[in-house]
Amino acid sequence: MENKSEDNDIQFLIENGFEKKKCIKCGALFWTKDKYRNTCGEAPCDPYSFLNNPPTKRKYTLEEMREEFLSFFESRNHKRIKRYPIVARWREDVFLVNASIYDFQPHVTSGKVPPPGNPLVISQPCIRTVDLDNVGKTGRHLSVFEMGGAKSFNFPNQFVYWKDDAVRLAIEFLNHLGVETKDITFKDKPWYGGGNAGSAVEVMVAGLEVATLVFMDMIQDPDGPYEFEGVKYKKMENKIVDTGYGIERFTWLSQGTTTIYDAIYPDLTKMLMEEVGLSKPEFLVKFMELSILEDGSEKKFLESLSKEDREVMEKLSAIYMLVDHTRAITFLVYDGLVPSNSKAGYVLRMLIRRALMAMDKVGIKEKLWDLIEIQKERFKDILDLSMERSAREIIELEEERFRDLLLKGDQLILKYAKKGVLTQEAINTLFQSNGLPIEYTIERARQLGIKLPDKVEKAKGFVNVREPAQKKEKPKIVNKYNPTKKSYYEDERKLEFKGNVLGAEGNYLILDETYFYPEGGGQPSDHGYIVLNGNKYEVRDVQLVDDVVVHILDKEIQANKGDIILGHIDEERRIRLMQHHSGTHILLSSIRYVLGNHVWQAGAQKDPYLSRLDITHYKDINAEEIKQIERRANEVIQMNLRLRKEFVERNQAEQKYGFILYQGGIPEGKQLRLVEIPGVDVEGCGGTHVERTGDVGLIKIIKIEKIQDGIYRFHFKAGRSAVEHYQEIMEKISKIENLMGEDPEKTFIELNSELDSLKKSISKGIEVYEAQGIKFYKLHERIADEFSRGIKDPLAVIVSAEKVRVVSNSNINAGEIMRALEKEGIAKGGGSQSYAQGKILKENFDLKQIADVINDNR
RNA sequence: GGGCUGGUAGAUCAGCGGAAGAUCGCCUGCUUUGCAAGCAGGAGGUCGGGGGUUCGAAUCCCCCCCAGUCCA
Repeated sequence: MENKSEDNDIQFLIENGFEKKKCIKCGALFWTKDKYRNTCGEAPCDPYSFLNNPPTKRKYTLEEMREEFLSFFESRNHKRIKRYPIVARWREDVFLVNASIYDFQPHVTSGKVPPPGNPLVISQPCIRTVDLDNVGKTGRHLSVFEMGGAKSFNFPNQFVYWKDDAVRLAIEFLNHLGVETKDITFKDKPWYGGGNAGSAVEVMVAGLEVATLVFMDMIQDPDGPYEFEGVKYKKMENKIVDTGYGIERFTWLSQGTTTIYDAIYPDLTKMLMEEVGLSKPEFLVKFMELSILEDGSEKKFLESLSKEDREVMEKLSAIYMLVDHTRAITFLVYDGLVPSNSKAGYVLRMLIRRALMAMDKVGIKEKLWDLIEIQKERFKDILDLSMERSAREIIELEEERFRDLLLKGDQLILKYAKKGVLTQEAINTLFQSNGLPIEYTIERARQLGIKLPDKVEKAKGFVNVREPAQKKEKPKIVNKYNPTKKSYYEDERKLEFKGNVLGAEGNYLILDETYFYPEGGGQPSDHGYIVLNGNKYEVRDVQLVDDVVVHILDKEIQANKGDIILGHIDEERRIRLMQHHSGTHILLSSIRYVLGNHVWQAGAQKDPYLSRLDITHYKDINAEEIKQIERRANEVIQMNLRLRKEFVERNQAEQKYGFILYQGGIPEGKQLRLVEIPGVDVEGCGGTHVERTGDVGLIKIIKIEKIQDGIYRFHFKAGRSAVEHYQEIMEKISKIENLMGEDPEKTFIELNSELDSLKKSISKGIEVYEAQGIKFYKLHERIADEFSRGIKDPLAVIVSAEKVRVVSNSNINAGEIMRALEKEGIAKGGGSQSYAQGKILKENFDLKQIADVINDNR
């Protein structure tokens, strides 16, 4: 199926004298006002013309450009929104934010949640892991970049703006910076991603793509008429303008420096280059010109350089990578990301290790934290500084871990280097199994005088795709019902109620309102029973299907609309669940209180008897910390604080509390239910909770296990279940006391000495014989092994009911004697010069036979 | 979630079917009144856990746990 994405003609451009042309070099369709232009405006079709010749009226720093962008759109009626974290905790499909629209997917783009502003403007740091390999090398790729996003969300009942205004604003912003309209080209491009699709134009100035204007108006649909990359889409009611302005690229454009890094990090780059005595070589400009051709000609150029110049380029590229990676590390670690060997944490670990290697390569003496601190100071306006303590320890710990790894690496290199040669296979193993960077292996091997093969393989990059969590299958209801009134939010103590039947399907029952809590937010459903016409039905499960609460009964029910039932909720289960749910909030806040603000909920499951809470943390939690956490949690309980539970407008709540609200994922809907323990914790949460913290009664951590690198699981009990736990332990102790007496230690010592004397009495049963000059010992198998160790005779044979052993303290070979015994069919076994053992095969044999065999084989 | 590497004395590791080893550290003694010194002796191990194969398993096979690492 061909996609035309309908007509991408933009009326505004036509009306303003733009012409649609086809690039004579790449064939792309583009818009221009310049009559003489016949190329699309993007490198390599058009080389960078802004280097040393910026088209803007002045130079901007990164901070100035960000502010210029935000305030420009603010003055055009856009609401300025604070940036989101790069760690995309609100999404189930990805780990990290790739683009500014990720902030608003999936619930805002789908229309389920209103946007925090419409139109809005944001500068969102994004990370594209596929680019990481190029950072520092190409002069233009970044580890993290700020995507300036101006968005409008057009819903069927609310039109904001569409293509024309988006293009107009882009031109106005460029004009505002001093770029002339005739120097701007717009390049047509289909667009798809994150379950949506549409059309787009890329905005080009002086060879550089500075922005992309996306017009999203399709949604994934297997039967849809449009297709991109084999995935089908259909038109949707919502039309979204999603523009992305490269803040760093605009900064670069305005400065015209040789590389983008010089534009963003002039001070840090200068500082580090001075430290290692490096200055920018003249041929760097030539290199950049070749690099943008994207045909590999810059690599040939590098090869043509002298060894010294090539080394300068390598060091320079390491410094560029370092200044850029450290910014990314700073953002991620201050977003509370914990390094790990998997998932998003792996990206952070890789960035840290690459930065450390770059530091080693150019000989920078500082600790990594020193550089992170410089970046932190610079970007503190957009960082969460409450993370400081954790951030520092995380960085220092990671540096230490990597140093340990490299130290171990030397040993491994020597081990794998058989005969002074390291094979390609060995290098691969060192990398894949031991994490030794290939570059490092090569360098160290050279220093150690080990030979190497000529070519080197490369590793693959990180994939930013999350395996969706397996969801429990929801019950399927046939008929359509009005949303059930969730009365359990109005009175969490009410356990008996009268309800009106809306319908019944098999063993599913639907009411107009209910006090039964349906499974959700990691809290299992209420159980209980309902009574209809004197018949009792057990409620086995309760599920929320869209907005309808479905009661799942133990048997089929005949009920008509308007029938009145009596509902009864199992109090014991409900109370235990409430204690555990509120207990989870208290425990999480206590863990953050003790371990630091980087701690984030990584999953939770409540249970009436034993709940668990998974959290992120970067090192093992010790016994003292566990004690402190438990103490804090129980102090919160003793404070007996009244929980505040209320529905609030979500954008206001987000502004006030930030993303800490969404520990358990982001719920849908315009209203957000906040559960707040004043001064302690606040979370968006749909679960049932106790009235006061004192109602939780008691929290006891049962155990902590590390379920992944960087993730720890707390098993804990609250309230009644915690009390039962102590009772069970006391019972066990008293059982032990019954068995061992009041002084178990004394009993244990007595038992041990009794065991010793028993062993001695057995060894008295050893019979000693001598036949033909050979000593024989007959004894019990249990002590035969130990006994044979102490034998000093030149030659002795130890016989038990099952085995025969030969001990030699002379030049007679015990192993050979055993083999001879086997030949004679007396015993089967073998051994060494001094000791041999074998299993006796013959039922009846006499010692003389053995003696004969031995004397024959002396 | 998958692949790979590893788990042996307090630490670092060797041993990879025939009675558990080295080096450092520790303890005792001697020597030496400067030393991260020398000498002699000693303590310290369910060889990660559980099954299996075998006369015999740290060693071979299977399962599990833990750590590291690469990739989802």
